[in-house]
Amino acid sequence: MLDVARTAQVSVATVSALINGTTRVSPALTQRIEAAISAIGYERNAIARSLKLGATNTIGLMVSDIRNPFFTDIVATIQYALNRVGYAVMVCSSDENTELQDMQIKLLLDRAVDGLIIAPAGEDVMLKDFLASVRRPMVIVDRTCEGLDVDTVTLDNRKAVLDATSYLIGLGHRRIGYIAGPLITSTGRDRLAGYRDALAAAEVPYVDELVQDGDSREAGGYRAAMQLLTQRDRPSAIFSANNLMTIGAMRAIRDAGLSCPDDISVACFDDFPWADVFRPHLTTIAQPVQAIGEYAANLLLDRLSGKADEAPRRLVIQGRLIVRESCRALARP
Amino acid sequence: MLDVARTAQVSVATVSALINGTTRVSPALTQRIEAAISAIGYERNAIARSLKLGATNTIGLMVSDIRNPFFTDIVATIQYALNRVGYAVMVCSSDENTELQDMQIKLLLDRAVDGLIIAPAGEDVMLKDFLASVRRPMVIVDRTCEGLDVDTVTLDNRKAVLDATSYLIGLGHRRIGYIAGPLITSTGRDRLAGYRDALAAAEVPYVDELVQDGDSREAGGYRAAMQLLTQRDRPSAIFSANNLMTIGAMRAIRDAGLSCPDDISVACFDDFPWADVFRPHLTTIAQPVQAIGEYAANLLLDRLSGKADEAPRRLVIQGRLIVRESCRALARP
DNA sequence: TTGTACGCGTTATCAC
DNA sequence: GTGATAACGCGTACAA
Repeated sequence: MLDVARTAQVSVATVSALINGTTRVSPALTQRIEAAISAIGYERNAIARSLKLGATNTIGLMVSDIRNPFFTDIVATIQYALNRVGYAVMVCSSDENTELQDMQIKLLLDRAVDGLIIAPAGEDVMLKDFLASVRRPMVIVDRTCEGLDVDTVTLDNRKAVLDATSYLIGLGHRRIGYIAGPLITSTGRDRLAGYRDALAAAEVPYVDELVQDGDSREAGGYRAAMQLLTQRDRPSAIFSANNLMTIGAMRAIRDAGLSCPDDISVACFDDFPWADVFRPHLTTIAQPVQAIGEYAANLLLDRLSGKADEAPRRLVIQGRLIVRESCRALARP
Repeated sequence: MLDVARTAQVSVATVSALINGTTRVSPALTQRIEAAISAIGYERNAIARSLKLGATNTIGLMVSDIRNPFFTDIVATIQYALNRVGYAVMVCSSDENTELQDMQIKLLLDRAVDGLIIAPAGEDVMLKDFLASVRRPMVIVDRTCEGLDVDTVTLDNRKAVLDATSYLIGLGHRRIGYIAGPLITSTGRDRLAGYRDALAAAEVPYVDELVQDGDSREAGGYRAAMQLLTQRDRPSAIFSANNLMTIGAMRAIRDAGLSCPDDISVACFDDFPWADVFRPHLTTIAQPVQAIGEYAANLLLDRLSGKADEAPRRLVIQGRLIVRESCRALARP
């Protein structure tokens, strides 16, 4: 910029004024400066600018598993919403690994991001303390982080699973297997709570062995389903608490030589972008993913534009049970 | 840092030396400085550091559609590979839109990324000229950009489709529909060329109406397949040139009341992470996605570490035809 | 081993 | 409308 100023025989202040439009610059100088800029091939140094301005116009986004279609969609939506208003997005995926997660957040913070959107992999003590010490605008999405007073966008997981389980019960099912996500996540806990709520409401006894941990990945879902399917008194229905585990569960059902919904009913959490390639079409709880992403982006944008000390806002979105063809009514004995 | 120095009664140089480990600092001062750091809650200003060092340790990654599982995987792999060595990744998705693409790349460049990895949405003239003017390390992945002399990682698309089409021909198919990706992309062109190669090699005439544009998205694949299926002399097989289009095509086949592979054989490009939820299991060309991502990351890392003026390297990876159950041999009339 | 002083490229403030 | 200059916070010669 100094070079430009020299070439155009003006001061750097004038060049800066022109570039940023802060002040009117006379046509004569404007022309000289623009000529100098293209002659030299000058490009504004964004780092110096950020140093001066104290903002990078960049936000950090950390999800627990970017390959999970749900999070892919979240990332895409947020990235798009933020780009539109001039923010760049730095993305990390913790792969459901709490240690990696801490490292990645540090990496993000170390890049001086203006704000953070986080879908926590789980609540190790570290994370909570750590995030609490971060003084930058932040919103937590999908899963909450107990005791952390920041903006959040979450689904009403408990209610959603209550609905789905009640639907299964309404169909006559009593032994309903449940493939659970990690209980270190709020989603894992809330969804399980919804399952128990439904059982309690219908006075169906809760059976420990019907709840199997699926660790939120496909392989875990497979194992959990197998566990369920090989019990002497096999459940007549299974609820799977997220999309990837469902894929594993469906595979297990096939491998066990069973057929859904003829031998066993399946309902699950999370709809798929390509739901109809699945056979049978799955009855699921759909999350309004795009809306969730937009809300998260907007909450952060609000914080970024000054609303620093308002009380945290906690948005809770309702899921929607989509009945398709993977559940069958149980003939009463 | 100045505050830390004052609190610890030392100079900023000493603090800096301790933090970066450039010089040995006496134990006494070390202790005082560390105490001061945690007392004040000091955090190094990454922007000032970048300004001084001239590097952000951040790279920009632009893909044409982050929701496409292929690119999701690319993003995840690259992000992981680069994070491991201390780089953060700024992600953009152009949504197969060349205008958006230009904007996003500008956004990335404006954040002073140290390097760029790009999967181009298409080659508008803009892009080529624009990228040529970028003086930062760069690697192009998946699709090439004609006339741009930079490192690239691509699949041998032509050969892969040649193999798949030849396989179909070997099964006795003569009327083979082809659902094409955009011809403004190198992948679109190369894959189509492979199809023609196979026909030519087997002396099967090329028929214009058997090639339908699917624009690389699901909806386009559906339309293209429908077009093919409603022709008076319906093709006995279809090759679909990417994953999303395949999903659309399978849907079209169902909607047309046809069954695969009984009524029509299907082979396609790109394997799916969850290939076995598809019915029937699809015969596809699998790309070694992770390897592609790793290669791209490594090429960039090489450039970043000084190999600035070596000749561009062009890695070409071989695809692999995975025969499953979506293709059937045609009974000779 | 430690301290001083300068430069990185901008932008904002104030004089002119 | 324009120009001089002081920060922004860090790394690093160079001097002590």
